[in-house]
Amino acid sequence: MNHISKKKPEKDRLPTLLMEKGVRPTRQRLVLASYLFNGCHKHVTAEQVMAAVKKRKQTGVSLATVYNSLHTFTEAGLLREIPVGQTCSFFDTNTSGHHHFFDEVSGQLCDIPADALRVSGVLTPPAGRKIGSMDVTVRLVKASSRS
Amino acid sequence: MNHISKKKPEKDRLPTLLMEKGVRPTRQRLVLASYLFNGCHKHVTAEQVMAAVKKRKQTGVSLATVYNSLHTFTEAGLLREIPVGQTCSFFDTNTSGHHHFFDEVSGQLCDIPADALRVSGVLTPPAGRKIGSMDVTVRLVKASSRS
DNA sequence: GTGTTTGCAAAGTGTTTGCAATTTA
DNA sequence: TAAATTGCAAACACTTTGCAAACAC
Repeated sequence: MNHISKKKPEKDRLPTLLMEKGVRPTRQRLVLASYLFNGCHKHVTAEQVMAAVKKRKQTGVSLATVYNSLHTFTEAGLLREIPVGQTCSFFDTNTSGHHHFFDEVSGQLCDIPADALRVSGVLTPPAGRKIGSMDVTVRLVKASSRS
Repeated sequence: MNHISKKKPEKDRLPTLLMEKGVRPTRQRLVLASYLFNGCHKHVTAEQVMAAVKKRKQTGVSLATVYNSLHTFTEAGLLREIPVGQTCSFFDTNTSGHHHFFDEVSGQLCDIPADALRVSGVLTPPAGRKIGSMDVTVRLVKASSRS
């Protein structure tokens, strides 16, 4: 059989993805990457990642490593951290510019379609600073409650 | 002397302010209100409020009461809570719609002039939900560091 | 008086860290 | 083999809570 394929076999996709970003593809990081970067964008917290890993019976990844890896991936540009208040950190596998609804009832984050919201203006950061990121988070509450 | 004045004496301003919002003007809440609602808008954390109260030698307000009161004031519409990540909660004495720079270097929050940033679009919240609030937070980093 | 608020200290939550053992290049 | 990474448990920072005493109306 022709096992020298010109295309990367699927099994090499994730190690390659990490290496391209300068992230050493350790076993634990590959377990996390296989959940995070499976083609379906998601918003996750560290706890959710931990739970997902456990559900797939892929053991041997500690919570500390989940936190470390989420930050490593974020620094490498593979994830985007979404600030949602002091409850917990969300990480978004879609790193391109878009904004979010944060549903305070369910604790879930979901995308606002890019064309539904436009932010415009000319921002001048204070001296010695530059804009690191801009996030628009629209908080959702129960429809019955008063504003 | 005509001590029945038609205008509220200054000393009654804060008790009245709280009572109008249905917040019982206890001694501790008045101490906090005298710092928060002195006419100069500010962004504060619970620790900062605690420190300010101590500096004015107005003792007898515990940290737990600061937290309780900040939330009470927020529910009453006297403050606005600004979500800035999981570091700590900021409260803004300016409750009208405006947005913020969050300086990650100094940990300070500062206003973005209302006319410097325009958010437009037609947002349709998911079923059973309505928009509670919208926040734009622009994170500032050191000018030298890469994006 | 009666229900609300306070203060303390203890518990809680989400996250980070120190360091020896392990793994990767 | 040298440097990076992991896992555990302890440490952490910020916040909330339980409950008796104090207070506001």
